[in-house]
Amino acid sequence: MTKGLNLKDVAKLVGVSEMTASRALRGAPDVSATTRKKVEDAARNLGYVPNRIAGSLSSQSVNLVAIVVPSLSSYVFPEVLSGLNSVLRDSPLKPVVGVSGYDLVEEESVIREMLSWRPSGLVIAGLEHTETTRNMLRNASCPVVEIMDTDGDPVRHCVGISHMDAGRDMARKIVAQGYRKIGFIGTKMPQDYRAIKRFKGFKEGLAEVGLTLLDQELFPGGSSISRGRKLTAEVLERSPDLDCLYYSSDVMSVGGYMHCLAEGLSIPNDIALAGFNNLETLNGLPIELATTDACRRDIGMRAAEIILLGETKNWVFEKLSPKITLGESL
Amino acid sequence: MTKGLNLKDVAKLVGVSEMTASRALRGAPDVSATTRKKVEDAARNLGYVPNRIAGSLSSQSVNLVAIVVPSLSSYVFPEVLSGLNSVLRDSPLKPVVGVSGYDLVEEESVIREMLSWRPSGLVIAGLEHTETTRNMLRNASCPVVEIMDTDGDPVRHCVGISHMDAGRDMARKIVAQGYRKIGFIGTKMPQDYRAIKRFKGFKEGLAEVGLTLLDQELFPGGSSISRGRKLTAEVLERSPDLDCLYYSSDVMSVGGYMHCLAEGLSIPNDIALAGFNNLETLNGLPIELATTDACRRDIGMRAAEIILLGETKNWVFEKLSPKITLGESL
DNA sequence: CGTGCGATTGTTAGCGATAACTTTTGCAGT
DNA sequence: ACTGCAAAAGTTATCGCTAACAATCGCACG
Repeated sequence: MTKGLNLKDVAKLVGVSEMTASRALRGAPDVSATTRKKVEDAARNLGYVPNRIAGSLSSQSVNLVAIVVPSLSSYVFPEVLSGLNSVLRDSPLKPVVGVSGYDLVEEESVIREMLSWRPSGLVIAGLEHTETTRNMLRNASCPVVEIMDTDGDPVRHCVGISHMDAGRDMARKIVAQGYRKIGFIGTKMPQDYRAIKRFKGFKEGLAEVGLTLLDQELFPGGSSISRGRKLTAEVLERSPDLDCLYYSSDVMSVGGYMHCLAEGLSIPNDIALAGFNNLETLNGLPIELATTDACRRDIGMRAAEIILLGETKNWVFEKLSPKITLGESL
Repeated sequence: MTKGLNLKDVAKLVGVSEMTASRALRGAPDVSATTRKKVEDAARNLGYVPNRIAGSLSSQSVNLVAIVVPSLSSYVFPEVLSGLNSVLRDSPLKPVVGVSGYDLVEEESVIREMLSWRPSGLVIAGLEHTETTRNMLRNASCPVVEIMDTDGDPVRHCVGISHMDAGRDMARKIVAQGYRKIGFIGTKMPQDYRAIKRFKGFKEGLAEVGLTLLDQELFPGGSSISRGRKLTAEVLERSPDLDCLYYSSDVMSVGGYMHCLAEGLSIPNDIALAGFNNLETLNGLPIELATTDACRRDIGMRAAEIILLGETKNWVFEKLSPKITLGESL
C-alpha cells in the first residue's frame, strides 16, 4: 500500500477540486457532463483505483456482505453462494467469503475479522457458535442471517431447513418402503452439527415404529466417494444382513453405489441406499439415488434478500421444506 | 455501520488514552501488564470489534490477500484455495475470495473492487484479461500472481502448468497405447482458455503422428457428470468407431464412464477414456480413470509463498510439471 | 442591465484508528 | 534527596475520501 495515486492526483490533473473529482467518479449528481468525462478520462489514464478504505471510513458505509461457511470443498456451500450471488448481483453489495473449517473457534476469529470491516451484512452457516461469537452477532450493527439450519436458537435472522425433520422424514420413507435392517454412515461426525441432527432425527423416525439401527459408522473425516465406498464395504462386511443404508451425504451414497457396482450388488434388492443434499453429482449416474433436496440455492437467495432489506430489528425466521426423492435406490 | 462503539469508548471506560487502548489491544509494546488486562477486559465486556477500516487507513496496511477465480462450483478452485490457506494460515494474512464467472469483464470489475481495498496481495486464475485489467495489475502496489496457466504473457508473478503441454502429452500417451480413432469432448469451450489450450495441444500431439480427431464436441455450458454422460452417448452414437475419448475435465470423463456402465461397454476395450485434473471424484470409482494431475494444491501454496515474500520487482515464473496417470481406462 | 435561482464547484471538518514524537512516572543508584 | 533513564502513557497530525455547507457561475427574465 505504498503507491501514492489518489484522488488528489486525478483532481489536480483535471484542474478541479477533490470533491468534484470524487463526485464525478462516484456518479453522484451535481457534476456537469463535460467535467465528469474529463475526470473519468484522467482516472482511466492514470490507472487510478479509488481507495475504498478511505471512502468507507468517510461515508460510514461498506458495500460488502460477509459470508462464513465451514468449507468450500463440497458442492454444498458453493451452491449456497451461487444463490446469494444471483440476488446480490443486482445490488451494489459484493459477497466476501470466509471459511471456518467446521471449527467454532476458527469461526469466531473469521467472524471477528469480517465484522472488523463493518460489512453491510453477515451470513453464517449454522446455529452453533461460541458464546463470544453469539455476542458479536448480537452486537453487530448490520443484518445477520444464520442459514442452513432451523433446529436451534438463532441469534438474528434465520433461513434453513430442519435437519432433524429431514432425517426423520427419510426414516419414515425408508420404513414405508418396507426396509427393517437399517444402517447409517456419517462423516465429519463430531463437527457437522447438521449431520448429527439428521442422524438423531433419523433414529427417532425409526424408533416411531420400534426399530433401531442395525449398524452405524461415524467417520470423523470429510466426505468423499472413495470414503463412502470404503465405509460401505466395511459396514456390509460386518453386517451383511443390512437391507438399507442412510448416508449423511450424497457424496458418500455415491461411494456406496460404487461399492455395489464393483461387487455386483443389486440396488435396491440387495441393499437400498439414500443420501442427502441432492447434489449435482447424482445426476449422471446409471441409476437415480434417493436423496433429500436441501434447498441450498433457495437458502442463499433468501439470505441475500434479507440482507438487502437491511432489517436489524424484526428477525425473519424461515423454515423451508426439503423434498425427498426416492429415485430407484429405495 | 451506525453503532457507535469505538476505541474511544473502550479507552474512556478504562480511563486511559485512545493510544494506550490501541496499543493494548494490538499487543503493541509499551503497555503495562495491568493496563493491558484492563483494556482487554473492557473491550470484551463492551463487545468491541476494532474498526479495521480506520486502522488500515491509518497504518497504511491491510492484512488481506485477494483471490479471484472463475468459479467455485467445481473441485478445481476450492483445492487451490485450500493450498493457499494452508500457507497463509501461519501468517497474519487472510484470504478473500472473489468469483469472476469465466467472464473477463466481470473479472475486471471484481479485480477493481478487490484492489480498491488495497490488499497485501492479489492472486488471479489465468493469463487472459482485458487490457484495463492488465493495466491495473501492472499498477498494483502489491504482489500479483497469475496462477494455473503458463502459456501466455504474465503481467507479474506466475505459477502454473502448461496446458498446451498437458494436452500434447496426453495425446502422445494415447497414441503410444495404440489408439487411433480419437475423439474430444470439451465444456465451457469459448470461455475456458485453459481447456482450449489443452485441446489445441492435444490436436498437435495427434498431428505429430499424422492423426486428426475423428470427432469432437465442444459444449458451451459447464461440466457435470450428467453432461459428460449425455455428450458421450451422442458422440459414440454418431461416431461408433471411436476407440478413445479425451475430455476437458474429469467430471466429464466420469460421466463418460457412467455411460459405459449403463450401456455395458467395456473400458478400455470398447472405448478408452481420459480426463484432466485428477479430481478427488476419481478415487472411489470401480476402475481408475486416466487423468493428468493439475498440481492445484501446489499452485495455491506457491502463490501464497510468493505473496508472503512481498516481492514486487523481480517476477517469479514457475512452471510445474503435471503428471499423467494411465489408470485402467487407457 | 440587475435580480434570482438552479446548476456546479469549492471549502471545511471529520470518519476511527495509528505513527511519530513528547511528556510523565517509577525507581535504582549515589 | 536528587539525578538519570527506561517504561508507560499522552498529544498531535495524518491516512484518503466524502457529508454538509458555502460560494460561484450562467443565464432567463422583467
